[in-house]
Amino acid sequence: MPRSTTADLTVSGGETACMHLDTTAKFFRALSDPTRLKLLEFILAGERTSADCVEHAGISQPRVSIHLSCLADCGYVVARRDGKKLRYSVGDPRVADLVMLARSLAADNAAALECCTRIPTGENGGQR
Amino acid sequence: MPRSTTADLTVSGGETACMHLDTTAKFFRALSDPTRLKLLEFILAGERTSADCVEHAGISQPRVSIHLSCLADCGYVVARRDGKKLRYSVGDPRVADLVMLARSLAADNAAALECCTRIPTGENGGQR
DNA sequence: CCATACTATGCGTTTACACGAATAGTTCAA
DNA sequence: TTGAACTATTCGTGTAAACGCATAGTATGG
Repeated sequence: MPRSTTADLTVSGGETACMHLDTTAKFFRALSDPTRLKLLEFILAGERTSADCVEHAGISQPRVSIHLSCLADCGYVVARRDGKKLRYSVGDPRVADLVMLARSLAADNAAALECCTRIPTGENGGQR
Repeated sequence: MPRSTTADLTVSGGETACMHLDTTAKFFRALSDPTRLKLLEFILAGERTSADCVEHAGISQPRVSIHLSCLADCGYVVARRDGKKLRYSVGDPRVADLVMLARSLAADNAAALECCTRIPTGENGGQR
């Protein structure tokens, strides 16, 4: 089943397509949490230590650790050891592109997005 | 309001930043579900009716209706009435850019992504 | 090699949201 | 206007995951 157009957006490979779907969805999921997005944008602006991130995010260190690990696993950031500390930065320039693209799109649909209570609330996943 | 270049990634506007964060996170959240992503990619390949989407997604019509409404609210797709049917298509070309960018990034980190069981599972949010 | 940052992992709790099933509302043809 | 097709809403259920707190693990410096 060939479904193409729009510049090879279709994987055209049954199995591969499904894998790709889950992977990409997971990739997006990492940015669907305000806390992680906040951290990523923070790091995008310059290399940061974990302590910087904890202070910036305003949540507990263990939680930040998990978020950063997640961002690193997903390839959004890379960790570098500097003495006792870990310093995080964004390696791939496409990450900045992605975030900016999403920002501009989200901004243009801010009104509708706010009203979309249908499924994703966007609020803190759990708690408080 | 043109928000561009990596340099301007810092909003530096307290309140505005927070709003932007939640909005953008919500925007990403819409694509963090495999079903919605599948539908979006399906529609990206060409205009589709709701019935097409129901068949393609393999879930109930009510569920698809909600997903499509969500995608529409978030500005990913637009609905057009054609007789009794609604036809969905992607209006903004940036959507295709976003999806492709995410795909290439996700593909390059597929291995690590698969292993990232830390936070987002990416699996069906609930139920099976 | 030990003490001390710094970082990561459990555990329990709480909330978001994806699902199916049932049902209610719309829109068009006759 | 009535009926048929299409689309949207409501309800209940169950799992994912975000949080704080407590604690375990590591890497570095003395």
